[in-house]
Amino acid sequence: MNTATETPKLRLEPFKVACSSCNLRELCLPVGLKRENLERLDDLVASRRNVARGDSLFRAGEVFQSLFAVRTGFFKTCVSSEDGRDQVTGFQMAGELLGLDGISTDHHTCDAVALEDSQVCIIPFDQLEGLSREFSELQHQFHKIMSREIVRDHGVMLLLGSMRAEERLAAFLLNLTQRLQARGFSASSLILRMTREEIGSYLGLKLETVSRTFSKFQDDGILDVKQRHIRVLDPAKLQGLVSGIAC
Amino acid sequence: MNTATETPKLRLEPFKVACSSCNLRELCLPVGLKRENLERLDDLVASRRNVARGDSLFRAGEVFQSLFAVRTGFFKTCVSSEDGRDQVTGFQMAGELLGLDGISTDHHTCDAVALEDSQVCIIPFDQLEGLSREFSELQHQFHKIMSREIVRDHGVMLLLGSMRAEERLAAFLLNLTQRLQARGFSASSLILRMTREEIGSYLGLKLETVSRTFSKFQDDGILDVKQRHIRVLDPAKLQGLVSGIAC
DNA sequence: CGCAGGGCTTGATCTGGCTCAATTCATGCG
DNA sequence: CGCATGAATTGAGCCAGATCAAGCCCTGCG
Repeated sequence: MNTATETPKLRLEPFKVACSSCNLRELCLPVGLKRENLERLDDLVASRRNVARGDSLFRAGEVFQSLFAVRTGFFKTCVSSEDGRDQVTGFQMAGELLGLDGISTDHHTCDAVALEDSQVCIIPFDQLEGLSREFSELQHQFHKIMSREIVRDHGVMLLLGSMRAEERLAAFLLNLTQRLQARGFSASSLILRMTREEIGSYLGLKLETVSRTFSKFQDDGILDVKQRHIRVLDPAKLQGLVSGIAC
Repeated sequence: MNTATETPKLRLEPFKVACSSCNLRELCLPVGLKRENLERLDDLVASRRNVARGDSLFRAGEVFQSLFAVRTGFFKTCVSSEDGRDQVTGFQMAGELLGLDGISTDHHTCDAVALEDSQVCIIPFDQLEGLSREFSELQHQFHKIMSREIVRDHGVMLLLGSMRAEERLAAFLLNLTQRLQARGFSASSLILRMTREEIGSYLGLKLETVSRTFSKFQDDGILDVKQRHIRVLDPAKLQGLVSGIAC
């Protein structure tokens, strides 16, 4: 082995997985943290966990101890009613936090299931509270993240309470593409990680309605749909549907 | 004036409005605070604001500076979509916090409107963050309150996404009576502070459907309905509807 | 007191999305 | 490779809740 091959190996070592060197740090918990404080966060977020597609990260009823930040992969969260109906409450991608619901009762209140092989960072919650008592930037960022979840939920209520099927699907697709774009992916081409049924559950629709609405968008030249491969051909029309233009 | 009449007056003075002497403290922000820390919170929550029925406490778009705790009265919060549809996202009663949505962007994202003459305590948010860096109990209680709001929102999503009209109204009434009971009111008799239209908006139904469903519950012997005066005659049947028994 | 107006109820009709059902498509596995 | 299986599409018919419409009931105000 010569030095030429060793050099890149050495260069990679400081790039171990840590908040301070994570490419998601501008989307995740560390936003706004100063360099030295970031390193304190590195110590806290020391371990990771792999979750295979279909497995759950946590389930409703389990004791809550840690939050989780999605590093790679894709999750859904769902709540169930007493009689077994369940409702997808969200889809989470890289940089987003899972488990906030568990703080209220020290127990998780929903299931988090990986929709593809995924990896999460484990954030022990009592330590996060401790550190956020030291750094107001961390404290404030955490509060912003919780508040953002509340605002998002209110948006979903608006969708579920007052939009029609086409508007719901349009809003869903726009939201997905915007979040993917913020992560450096194309805003026009995406692969859905969830089934029609999961989309339907999230949007308060049956899977057949979701499928029919995809077909209609294809007929109208708004989308190109090939199973889970979606290409957005006319984002303006999608936006128009959400804004109630051309009702 | 004799001393006999003055005594009760003097006795009342230490009962000025303060968290430490507020009868809502076991439902509100001060839960779990030690005596001496409670007094620090008193200094922070120093001012109050009256809001007349129909007036708004804040509106979407306004700069966020403070949270508000309902002392007396009743509020609704609602979000609006670009095209003017709006959605009631919640009803707040004594001891509940308003304004959590504003943290995420430093601007309120919904309107809070008083449904009866009300009074709120003003909680300057930067000071709350400061004090919760000193007292972990306050910090943790605040986190619980935010998390509880997220859990509540998920419950509303479940309701909007998968329940039928009767189940929605039953769930709504049970939730209201439980919260009223926690505040020392009757669990069986209540006066609605909101219109059928506001209930409908919250539940994703039209006002006519809400009215018809009230009538049906009355016919079924579940409720006694006289305009806004509601008497719950058969709470078990209400609970059964929510749990999907007797579908 | 009478009357105006917002809130509520009830009836008749319509329709968007659900249900039930039949194929087709993609994928993984023996 | 062929087959099993879960996912997606598409069609036909139906129904819960929306819409449109009429009338009633409170409350407050001149």
